[in-house]
Amino acid sequence: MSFDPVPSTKIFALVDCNNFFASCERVADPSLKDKPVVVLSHVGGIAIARSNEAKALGVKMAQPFFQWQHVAKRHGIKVLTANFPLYAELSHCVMETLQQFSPDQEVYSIDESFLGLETIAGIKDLVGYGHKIREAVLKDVGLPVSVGIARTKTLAKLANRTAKTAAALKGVCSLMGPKDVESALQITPVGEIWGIGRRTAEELLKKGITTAGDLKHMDDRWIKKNMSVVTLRTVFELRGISCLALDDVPSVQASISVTRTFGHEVRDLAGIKEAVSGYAARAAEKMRADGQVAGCVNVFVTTGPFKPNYYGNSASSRIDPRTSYTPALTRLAVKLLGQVYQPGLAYKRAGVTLYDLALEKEVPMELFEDEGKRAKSSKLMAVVDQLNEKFTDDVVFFAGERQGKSKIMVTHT
DNA sequence: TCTGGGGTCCTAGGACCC
DNA sequence: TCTGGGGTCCTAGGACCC
Repeated sequence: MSFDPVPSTKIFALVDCNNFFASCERVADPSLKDKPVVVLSHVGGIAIARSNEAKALGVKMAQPFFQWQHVAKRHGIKVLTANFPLYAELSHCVMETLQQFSPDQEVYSIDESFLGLETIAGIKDLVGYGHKIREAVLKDVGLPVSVGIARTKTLAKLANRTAKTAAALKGVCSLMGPKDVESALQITPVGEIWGIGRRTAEELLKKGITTAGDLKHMDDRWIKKNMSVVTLRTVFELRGISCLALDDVPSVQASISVTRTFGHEVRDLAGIKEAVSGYAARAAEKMRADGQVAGCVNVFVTTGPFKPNYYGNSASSRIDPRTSYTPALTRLAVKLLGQVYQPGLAYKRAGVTLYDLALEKEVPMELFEDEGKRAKSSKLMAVVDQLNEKFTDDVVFFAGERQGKSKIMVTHT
């Protein structure tokens, strides 16, 4: 690892929307206010967001609907299925508001953003600044957020968690002073630290390390030898030494995936082919929206992971030159499917990942590539994407992508 | 009967080259 | 021919994140 082993002079604020998807639903439908709300991944799927009222009723994150539907019925929980376009739109609004509070912003996920505050002159009261951020987002977008402020990203995460759990703080927590940091670390279970997952937490607990405070005081060499450099980096962050910089110029995404769990088991190759070519088409569409082209395609299939005789396999292939042309990508995806499909199994899940991405405008023309052909492909794809956006019902798809249900079919040779 | 859907980063091992 | 150390690239798989 290479970084300055000196105390950080940076100031990170982590702004995180509370119960984001559930709160978005309340913005869309104000009658949901003060009622228990749960958002499901899909009809009959698992809980992916819960309002505080729903949490209090015992609905757990990622819990399948069938396990708590009796609770929902008895207490009148409003159960909705995810509306991702709505969440993306509101996320964009939140990020725009946050921009006004710092020129240094890293959009970390759909509902979270880090802000760099050390370059802003004249903030005397960081907690007061945090409250201004909260009020602005609530006023502009109607979403409640929590703000955590500290010297490293990992500590800002911890501060944010504290802001959410300690009601007296009213949604803003600053962990700038060493004493505040130390007492927060001592009451934080090791598995709650950002970057320490289930596996690492289990290992640490076996060794008697139960709190963030315990972990902070472990010997560096011991951590590197027994855990990993990733854990060591987290420990430095807990000590106030910043190892994770603000990433305010996001690079090109490394990969784009479309994967789905089937509503029911699928056994025949034709059924999976249809699904896989559809996923490849959606992935290609997402990629074109970012102006990117892919150099590699991966296809995977699995049977139900909760059933005996689990089977999962994947195959990848290069595609040269890189492209975002749907027919080429679906054709390759279907070919790869042939390599991993085994007859007679009950498949539950499949997916397509496009990676080795690059910006289309930066990809050099191949020596013998037909420039006219490339321009023609791009133009066709642009028309397809426009039509799909306009009608949103995926009216345009390619032969093979969906069999027998075509409205408008584009074939190619 | 009923269990998201995306992403990133790190490591280990093999192939290949000098 | 034998011997060997390193570097790089690629891939698969694990762990973690939201």
